[in-house]
Amino acid sequence: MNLFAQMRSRVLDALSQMISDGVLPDGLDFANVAVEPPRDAAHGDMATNAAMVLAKPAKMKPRDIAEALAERLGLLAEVESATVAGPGFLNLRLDPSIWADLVQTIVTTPEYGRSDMGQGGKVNVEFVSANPTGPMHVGHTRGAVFGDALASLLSYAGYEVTREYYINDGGAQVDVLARSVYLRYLQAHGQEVEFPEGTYPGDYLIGVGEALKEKVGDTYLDKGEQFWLADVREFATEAMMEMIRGDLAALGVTMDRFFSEKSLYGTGRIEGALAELDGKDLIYRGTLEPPKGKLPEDWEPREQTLFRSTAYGDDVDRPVQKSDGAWTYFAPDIAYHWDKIERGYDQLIDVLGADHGGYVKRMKAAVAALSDERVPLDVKLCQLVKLYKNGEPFKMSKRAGTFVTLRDVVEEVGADVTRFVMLTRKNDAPLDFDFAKAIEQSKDNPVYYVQYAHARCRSVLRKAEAAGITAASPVLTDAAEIDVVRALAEWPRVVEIAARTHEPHRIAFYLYDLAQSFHALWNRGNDRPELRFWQEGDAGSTAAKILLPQAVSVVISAGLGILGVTPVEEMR
RNA sequence: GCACCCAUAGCUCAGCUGGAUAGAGUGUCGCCCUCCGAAGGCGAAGGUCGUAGGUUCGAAUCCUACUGGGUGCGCCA
Repeated sequence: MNLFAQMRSRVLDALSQMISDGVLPDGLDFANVAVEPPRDAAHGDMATNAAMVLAKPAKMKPRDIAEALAERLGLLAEVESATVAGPGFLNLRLDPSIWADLVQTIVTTPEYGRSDMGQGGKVNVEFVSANPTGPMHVGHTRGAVFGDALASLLSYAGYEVTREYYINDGGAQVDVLARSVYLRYLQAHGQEVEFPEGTYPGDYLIGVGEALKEKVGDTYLDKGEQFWLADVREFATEAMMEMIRGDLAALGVTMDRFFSEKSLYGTGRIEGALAELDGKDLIYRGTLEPPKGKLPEDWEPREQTLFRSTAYGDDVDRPVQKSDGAWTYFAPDIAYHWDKIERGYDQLIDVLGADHGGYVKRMKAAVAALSDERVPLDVKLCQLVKLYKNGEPFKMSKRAGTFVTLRDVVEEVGADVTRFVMLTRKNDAPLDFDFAKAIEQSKDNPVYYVQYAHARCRSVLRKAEAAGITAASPVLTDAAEIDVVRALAEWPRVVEIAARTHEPHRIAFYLYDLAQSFHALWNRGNDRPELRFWQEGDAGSTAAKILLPQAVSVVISAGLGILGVTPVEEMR
C-alpha cells in the first residue's frame, strides 16, 4: 500500500484517457511522470510533474496539459482538489478520509512498507571481510553496520539476500599471524620473546598462544618454521575468525556465509577463473608503464600476466601474477567473484573501506567480463570514522594502548547507538563518532530521539490496553495529526528509494523526521488537551485517537528493524 | 602526473528520476511542565549550494574546465 504509487497509476490512467480523447498525442512515454510529496505541505498533499515532463514530447504548453489533467483528477473520489501551480505543477489535495484510511491500513497490514520491488532477485552483499589477523576495529564497524543494514533493507524491498564475508586467509599476512602466535606459544612455555618488526605484538594473541600450547604441548618447541607454520596458521586463523564472529555478534551481525580465500588455492578455482577470462582474450603477458609522477624507487620494467581490464573501462590493465609467479591479491578475488556469479546472483554488492577506491574499476571490469555484463557489481565505499571524546580528537595508537576495537565501542555505547550513529551519515561521507555524545541521552542523540518517540507510542498503547480500550476508526482533524500521517505515507517510498540507491542512511533520516512530527504532535497536547491520545475518562475518544500512535510505532519499529536497532518499549 | 570520492547556514550534515521560496541538527537569542513521559516542543536569526562556463522551460542535482580537501596508483591485502 503506497499512496504515491497508487496516485501515480491514477495519473497515468487519466493521461491515457486524455490520449484516447485526443487531448494528448499518441506514443508518449510516461516513465518520468512522478507523483511526489510537494516541497511545501502548503501546496497540497501530493504533486505531479506530468505536465512539465510531457510538454515537450506532446508539443504543448505545460499549463494546458496540467489544466486538462487537473480537470480529470478532480473527479476522483480521493482527490479533494487539483490545482495548477508554478511552471506546470499539479498539486493534489486529498480527501481527508484518505488519511484515516491509511492509518487503518498501516495497523492492519502486516509489514506496511515492505516492497516486492526486488521481485525475489538474488543479491550477494559482501562486507566486513577484515583480515583474520586481529580484532575488528572501529573502521570495520562502519562497514559491518552499513553492510548489514543494506542487506536488511534489500531483503525488506523484496530481494533474496546473502550476507557474505570473504576471509583473506591466503596471503602473507596470515604467515605473519602464525609467527606471532608461535612467539606467544613460546612465551606460554615460559620463554623470553621479543616481537621483531613484521610481527603482531598485540595482547590478543596471548590466549591463542596458550591455547596452542594446550593443544600441541611442546611439539613445536625448538622446531623450524617449516615444521609448524602451516598448522599454526590454521590454528591461529580459526582462533581469529572465532573472535571476529564474536565481535560481529556483539554488533548484532550474522553472516550467512564465510568464504575462505585459501579455499581458492590449489583447487584450480583461480586458474579456472583466469582461463575463463583468457577464453575471452582478456589475459596476456605484457609490461606495464610506470605510474607517472612519483616513480617508485625500485621500479624496473617487468613482464607480467595481465588482465585486460581496460576493455571494460579501467585505466590500465592489471597484473594477476607477481614477478615471482605468485598470484596477486586480485587473482583470487577474480576467482571469488566468479564463484559468486556462478552461484547465480543477479546482483553483487561489495562494501569496502574508502582506501580500496582504486580497486573498484578493475573489480567491476572483472565481473563485467566474467558475467558478460549480465551481473552488475556495485561497490560501496565507506569513508573513515574519526573518533572524538567530548569534541577532542581521539587518536588511536596500538603502542599507546588507545587502539579502539569494535568491542570497545560496543561495550562503551551499546550496539543500538553504535549502529544508528554509523548510519546517520552517507556511506561516502566521513563520520565523526564522539563517544561522550553517543552515550548522552539527549536530543543531541538521534537514536534516543527516535526511540523516545516509539516509547511514547507504546506508553499510550499500554495505558489504553490496561484500560481495556481497543482502537476504533481514527478521526484526524488537526494539521499536526495530518503531518504525522503524511510522514507515514512516505514510508513505502523511502524504502524503495533507499533500496534502489543502496543507501540505508535514508531510513535513519526518515525515522528522525517521523519522530520529529510525532513529538510535535505530542507536545501540542500540552496546550490543547483535545489533541492528546489519552482522553481522560472518555474511552470512545481515546479509542479513536490511539490508532495513530499505533501506526507510528509500527513504522518506527519496522524502520529500526532494518537498521538493526531495538525499538524500545520504554526509556530507562 | 592519472583515477575515484567530497565541497550546501558559524559547526556537523540531509536534499528523491533535474522541479516550486534549498532543509534538519547543533550553536546563539526568546518562550513552553498544575498538562497523555520536558530524554520533548514552539519561535527568531543564519545561505553568491567552492569558482567560471554550458545543457534545459527549469540545475545544489547533468556536462566541461578550474580551485581546495581526502583516498589510491606493479611484486600489501
